[in-house]
Amino acid sequence: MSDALPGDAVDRILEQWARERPDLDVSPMGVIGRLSRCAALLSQRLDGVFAEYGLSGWEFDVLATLRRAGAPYQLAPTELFSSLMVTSGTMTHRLKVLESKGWIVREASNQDARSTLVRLSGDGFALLERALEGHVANEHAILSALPARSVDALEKRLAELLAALETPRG
Amino acid sequence: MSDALPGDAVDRILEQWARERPDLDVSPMGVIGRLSRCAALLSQRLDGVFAEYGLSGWEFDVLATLRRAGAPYQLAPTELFSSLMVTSGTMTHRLKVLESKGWIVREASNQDARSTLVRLSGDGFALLERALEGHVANEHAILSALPARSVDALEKRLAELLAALETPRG
DNA sequence: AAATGTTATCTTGAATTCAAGTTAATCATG
DNA sequence: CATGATTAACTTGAATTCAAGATAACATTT
Repeated sequence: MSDALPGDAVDRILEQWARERPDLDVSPMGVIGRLSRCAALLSQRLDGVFAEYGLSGWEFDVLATLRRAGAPYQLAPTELFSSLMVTSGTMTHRLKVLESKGWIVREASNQDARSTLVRLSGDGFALLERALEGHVANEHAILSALPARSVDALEKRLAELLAALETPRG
Repeated sequence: MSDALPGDAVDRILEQWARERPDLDVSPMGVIGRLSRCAALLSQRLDGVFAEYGLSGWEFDVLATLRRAGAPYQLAPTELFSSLMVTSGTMTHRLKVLESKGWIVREASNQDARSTLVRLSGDGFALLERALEGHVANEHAILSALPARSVDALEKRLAELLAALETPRG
């Protein structure tokens, strides 16, 4: 009886629905609401550290995708927007900004004249390496609020859900 | 040896980091990456059903917040943008759109002349009631891909994480 | 090789959001 | 009640994103 009263923002939403629509089983809103809310709050926390390095979240994401691809840290725009789950138009804009900041360079592909490959510049690489350390430390700090066993269990369940969501149909 | 090869998008990211930066413990990226990705995919699935009712995700969110507040389905803009985690400027814009569509009406507050209360119109109420049923059915369908026990476990872990994230500091 | 279809990227215009600043009303304190 | 601080809502301008369409290069088939 020590967890009945306080609750979080999602508990209050569920209570409201129980009062207003007791005929509906809104229990899925509990999981899905908490998941969305966690994602929103997490993204705020991560952005805070990215900003310390003069980066926005999406800037870090693009640079990190190039970095982890391995030398020569080079990918085609299509590979980038596919893994980052954004449209081609969004990627065009992102690359323009990153290029103007000197963190990426572009060069024509030998394989395909339609494609201009994107490569991390020296500055971009160095900046990402620094930001990456801060980012990983931040993620460790955030998760340290939970017992390691809970984090493991959370990841297992999320992997199940992600597999279901990545499967066509459902 | 049946789960080593396939993996999901996040597994591939973790493998890349392990190859490129074996010195870093990037395990938090597993949980946090999957969480973000689940949230993005979930939001796409939910939007698909909202669209069947001519609604966008944020439109449903605002109408639902008013609906579950209970009769007379009326809240101040400040209450709305606080629970929906958006800025006041965003809410001004949202309310203008919803008003132009006839789903909300506005009236001056008796209590506070600065505040113009927002109330669901008859149309807005009826639309939300219909969309709500489709939305809840959709959420049930999505989660039915997982054993009930997994969903329960997932929610428990997410509640822990959410509590940590809602706590000031960390 | 010519025709057809596909792919990679970019362009355009609109939608959504936020940060910062504005205005007006309310509250608190002397 | 006067002053200053706070609050509620809105305005403005910029950033980010997407959908839809355009363009050019590639692939396949005849």
